Amino acid sequence: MTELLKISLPDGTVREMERGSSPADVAAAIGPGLAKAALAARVNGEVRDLGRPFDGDAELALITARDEADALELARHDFAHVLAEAVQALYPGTQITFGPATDDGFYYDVMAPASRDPFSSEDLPAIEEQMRAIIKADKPLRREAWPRQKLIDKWEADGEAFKAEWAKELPENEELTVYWSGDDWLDMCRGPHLPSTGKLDPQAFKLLRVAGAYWRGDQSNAQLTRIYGTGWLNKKQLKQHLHNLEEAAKRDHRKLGREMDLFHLQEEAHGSVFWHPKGYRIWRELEAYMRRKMDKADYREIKTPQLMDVRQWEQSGHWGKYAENMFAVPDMVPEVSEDEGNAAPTVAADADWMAIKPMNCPAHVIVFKQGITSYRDLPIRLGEMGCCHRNEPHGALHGLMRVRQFTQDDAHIFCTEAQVVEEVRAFCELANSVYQDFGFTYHVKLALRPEKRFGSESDWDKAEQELRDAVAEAGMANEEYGWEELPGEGAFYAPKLEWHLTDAIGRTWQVGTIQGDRVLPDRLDATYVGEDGARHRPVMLHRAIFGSYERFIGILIEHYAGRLPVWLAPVQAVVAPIVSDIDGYAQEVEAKLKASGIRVTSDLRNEKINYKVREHSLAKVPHLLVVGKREAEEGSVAIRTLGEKEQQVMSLDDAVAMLTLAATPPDLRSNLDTDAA
RNA sequence: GCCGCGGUAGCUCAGUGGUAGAGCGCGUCAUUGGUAAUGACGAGGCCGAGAGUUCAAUUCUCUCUCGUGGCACCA
Repeated sequence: MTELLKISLPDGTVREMERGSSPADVAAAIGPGLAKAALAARVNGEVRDLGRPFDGDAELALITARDEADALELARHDFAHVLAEAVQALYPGTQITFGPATDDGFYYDVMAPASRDPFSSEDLPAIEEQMRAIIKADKPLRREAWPRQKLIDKWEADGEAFKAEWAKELPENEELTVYWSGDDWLDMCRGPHLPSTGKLDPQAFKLLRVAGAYWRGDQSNAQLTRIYGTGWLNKKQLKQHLHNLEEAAKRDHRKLGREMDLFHLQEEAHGSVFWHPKGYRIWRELEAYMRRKMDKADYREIKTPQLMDVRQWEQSGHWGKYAENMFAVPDMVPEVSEDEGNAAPTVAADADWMAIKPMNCPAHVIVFKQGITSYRDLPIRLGEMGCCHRNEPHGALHGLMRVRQFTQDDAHIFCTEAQVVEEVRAFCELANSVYQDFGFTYHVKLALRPEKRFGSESDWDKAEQELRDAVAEAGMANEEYGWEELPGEGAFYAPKLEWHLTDAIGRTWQVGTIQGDRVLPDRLDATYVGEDGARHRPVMLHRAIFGSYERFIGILIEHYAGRLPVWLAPVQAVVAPIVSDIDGYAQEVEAKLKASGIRVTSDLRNEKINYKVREHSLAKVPHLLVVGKREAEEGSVAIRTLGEKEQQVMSLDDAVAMLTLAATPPDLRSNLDTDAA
């Protein structure tokens, strides 16, 4: 007589099942509805195939479409397999590699057969159709354990060089799992999978694009074709996602930057921004805001040279590591060719080289080193709106988000070891207050020592622990703040805390950082005199909150979809007279608002009010002040606020007061409130 | 830097082996109209750069360049 297995269910009941039975049998025993709805199973916490027999007594939770996160992950993984199967069915000789689920779908990396060109987006409709056929065929997905060698032999026999390479590197003597799709196709995979392809909704996925991707993510390897798709549980979810993509495209900062006349980019200075008056107004407001914040937090602002001798960068270690991404300039008068038409200058062989700064740190150390610093002077916080240049790989450039010239809201805090935790904690609060002012939520992450690094292990131990402690003291080392440690992600000289903002449509952006550096003070020989009269090394904290003005403005444009808060809006109000008889009054209104510091213009053009309303609404001007005969007689204005349906008619004085309040930057607002109280 | 796709009027884009088109925008004129496009007329292009094929290239080929979707990189 065989012993029965005890299977505990989430509701507390225990079912006895025969040995060899699987979650699918439990589902069937409970009822046909559940048997049909079940997609996979959580067995002792691990997601497994529905049909995989229990190993012994177990806690079981059946996964259905209502367990959305698990179900999506499974479906996307299966979509990836179906994609690979479809591609091989259509184009025999295609090599498959691997294809995981992503945040919104899946991809699979494949190598097209030598007989044809790499896949292009034109191939996608045919592949989609083939995928639907596979889903419709409802092929069972069956798990099987194979000896490693058998699998290697199979891949080699099939000409699957990538799969064979991969299998060879998996641990020897270990059984590998494969998944059959029906009886005619299989892929090596850890699983788990849905019971059959028919569990996928053929209307819930869409192939989006193809792209190049390196085998195993390494630039020196073969380049594969990555086919991207988005995959969901049902058609409604897919539609919603495609809609969200469209909405995201509408708020693209490059598009809005042009439409709102904020900035432009052009070939002659690729990767550097031409700021137009309206865009630079945003910059100036942000800069003024950040200066107030930093002044208040006892930072002292400095300005350091754009060009420094290359030897300085050799000493800091940057030249050795990043020379190819730095701009170097010969320190000489260029020899101009006799030929007037040919302006190419020649560089003398013995020219000294200067480099344009890619970062501000070494210059800040140089400022710190002037004179003799006592421990009594620490901490010293040196801030700079530092304009830096980095020669980024061309493929990396992207609008304002990744540029070759950028300005950081940079600062370096020089302090004693004993002061580090408190300084970092205070920074956490400062960063928090800034991000809140822009309506961002954020996650804090700690990037730990990378493989290639300078400095001793004990220093790294200390530096990492200090950052941990500081975040804990700030009360942010918890789930609410998405606290997480990222092994290997730190900079070569220091671990870093990273602030990842979540914007209005849920995307995340890494902006802020603080890094506890003991390497650079050492390399550049920074010291202070301690209580004991001896020289000591300060710890140097590198920190930024916006990151760079360019990128932060790009993020703000997308976050607000161009509808910037009044204090940042380049034009805060437009006065629009209805008939030209009222132009005089309109100008009076404009003058009064201007006198109160409001950024306002009058639109006196010979156009209908409808036209003006439309135009300024599209230009995302927060307040439109319409004035006609009525308003001119009453000394009032009709205010139309962007995004609101109803207009408000109020006296000119009230309008000035209202707009002045609306235009007050968030950090100055609390003062107003206190004054009023 | 690598793979794919692009570059035509200020913007969005159509088109062609015989040197070009639309809409919006811009200018002029008429119109003075109460909350998302008043009408008419007009100006505006070395069709990204260079080379090749051709009687002829914006169109076909190659190289370069910039942009773009990814990859890799991001001090």
